[in-house]
Amino acid sequence: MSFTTLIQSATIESLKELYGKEFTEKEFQVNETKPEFTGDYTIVLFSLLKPLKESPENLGKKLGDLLLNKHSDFFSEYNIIKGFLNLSISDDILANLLRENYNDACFGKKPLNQTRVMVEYSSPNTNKPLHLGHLRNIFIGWSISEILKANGNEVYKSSIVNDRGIHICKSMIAWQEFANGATPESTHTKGDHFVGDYYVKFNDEYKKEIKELVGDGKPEKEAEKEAPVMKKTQQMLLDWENGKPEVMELWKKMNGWVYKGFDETYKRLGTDFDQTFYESQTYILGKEFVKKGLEDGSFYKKEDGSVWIDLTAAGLDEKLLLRGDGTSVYITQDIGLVKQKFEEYHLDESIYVIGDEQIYHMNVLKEICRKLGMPFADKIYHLSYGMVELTTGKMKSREGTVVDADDLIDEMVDTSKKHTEELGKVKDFTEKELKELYETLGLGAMKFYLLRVDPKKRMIFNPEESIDFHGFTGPFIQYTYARIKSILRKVEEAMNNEQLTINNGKQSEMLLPLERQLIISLEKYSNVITQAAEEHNPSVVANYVFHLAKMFNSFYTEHSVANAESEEKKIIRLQISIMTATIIKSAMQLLGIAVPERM
RNA sequence: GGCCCCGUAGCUCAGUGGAUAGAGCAACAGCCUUCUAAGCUGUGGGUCACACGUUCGAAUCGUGUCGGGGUCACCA
Repeated sequence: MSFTTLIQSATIESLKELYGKEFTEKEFQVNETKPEFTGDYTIVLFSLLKPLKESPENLGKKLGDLLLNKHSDFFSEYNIIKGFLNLSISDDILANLLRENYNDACFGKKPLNQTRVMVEYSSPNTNKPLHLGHLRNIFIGWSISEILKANGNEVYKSSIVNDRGIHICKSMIAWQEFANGATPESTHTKGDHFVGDYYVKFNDEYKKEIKELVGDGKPEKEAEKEAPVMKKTQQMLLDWENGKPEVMELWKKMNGWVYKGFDETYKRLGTDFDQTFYESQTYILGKEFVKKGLEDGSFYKKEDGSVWIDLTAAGLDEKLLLRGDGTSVYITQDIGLVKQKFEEYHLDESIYVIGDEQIYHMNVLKEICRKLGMPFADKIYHLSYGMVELTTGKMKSREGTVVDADDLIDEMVDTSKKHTEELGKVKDFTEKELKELYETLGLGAMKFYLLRVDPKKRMIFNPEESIDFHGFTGPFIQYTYARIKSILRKVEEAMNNEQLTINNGKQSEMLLPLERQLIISLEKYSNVITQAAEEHNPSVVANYVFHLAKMFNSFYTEHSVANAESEEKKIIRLQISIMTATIIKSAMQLLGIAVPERM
């Protein structure tokens, strides 16, 4: 049980004893005490005054006395300022907590419960490589999966690949027309970039043709429709739907190139999936669903044959589910997949990591499920995240202002190399160790930069800020970890064969303020995981681990571990150091970030 | 226009009912013969967009206004 929970229940119990009234945790607040006051935790008394008909002074005194009396082992003292009852936790309790948990790699994590959750993320199109926006998506998806696991859930990571549609055909047509049989191998290009280049080529050609047609006096709208390259593309989409062998073959070949490229990037990012869905398969599921909905009257058909659902009663609009020609639209496949997911995996929650421009779309999906009487409609959670914008404005693929994922990773890794070489601390590293370190630092910086902001908020990607390795950054935390490991190595070395009995007896010296603060922060880790899981918000973990690292660095400069004032202090500080390192590693792992032993 | 999200220091962000609103970056001033200075300490910097309301107490809750964004496609 966490300190906060303990204090809450002790308070409830004491209030009952004093006044004969039952309160719940929600009726009063237990906060951390602000640094300018004495104490560790604060009970805010104001909300209790009216129901108890007491003055703050009396209530504080009575409650403080009783708490101290009944839990003399736990609390050491209290003070009352205005309506705030500040409580101090005894050194013994803190020292105990340390002794029992300092070496527990699972500290703060919950045991597995029966909750099954699927997290769908990344979900790329197969016509162009991944970009900065995908990175935010992937990092959030991975991190929330790890956080939910740490909170005791059984998690399945999935991705839906958007592998069919007009955009894919565009790349295919351009390749047919302009590639002369070139392949990623023959041009030494990463597969997803290779295919993406033909997507760009298509648009260039398309624009050129439109310009020509307009020059010949055609209205722009007509020109857009009649451009030969577009007509060919539309024909290809039809051929694809009809399963024309040459088209299918080309489609498989080009998607194969893209997947190979994606896999490389995923591997470098350290991300993976338990299940990959393909839209080319799921859209059929959706079509069957629409058929059923038509039969039971949930949907209706217009004269042109298109199928609709009326969601105006729920405050939404009429929504198209199937085109007049019977082909499916975006939402069609989602309806099919949602059912499959819940039935195959027996999910308690299905999380979709998708950009916030699709909030409306996801509301429609939920409402459709509700209307069809699907029991899982309310178990759909849209983890929406804001767009990543550049300092110069939005990313637009048409204007070439997209930040490519692979380029960005290279740049971050290069930067970490440059920084490290400038500092000159790693002269004894092998080639292999150096390479690994640069990846760890570069990716760490990038992941932390994108995860430290609340997903819901849109964020601005500032290239200079993102490669900063000081302050509120991944490398700052990695550095703190490496520093602790360095202390531990030194201490071990110095002791040689001497055995330091780290689990020795009682704490007799007073804990210093920084020591207390650190232990209390360490204790909070479990609550942090709970909060991050409940809010589906990795930035909670990022903020916590930064504050922890910051605090440790202050402690580090103030107090020596290896040359502590006494053997007892040395042991306490070693325990604090080990536990801080353990929790930094654990928390960073929840963010998908590795920590180096040395840097 | 309807609906949704956002507005906190020069910049990027925490804080979502409690005490004198906090970090990082940037600026300035200090700290390496002592466990890694990718660090630490300090200074300056705020009408929490605005107004009214609820409350013992509001950056936080409600209503309205202004500003920014998203969405309302037989696009995905």
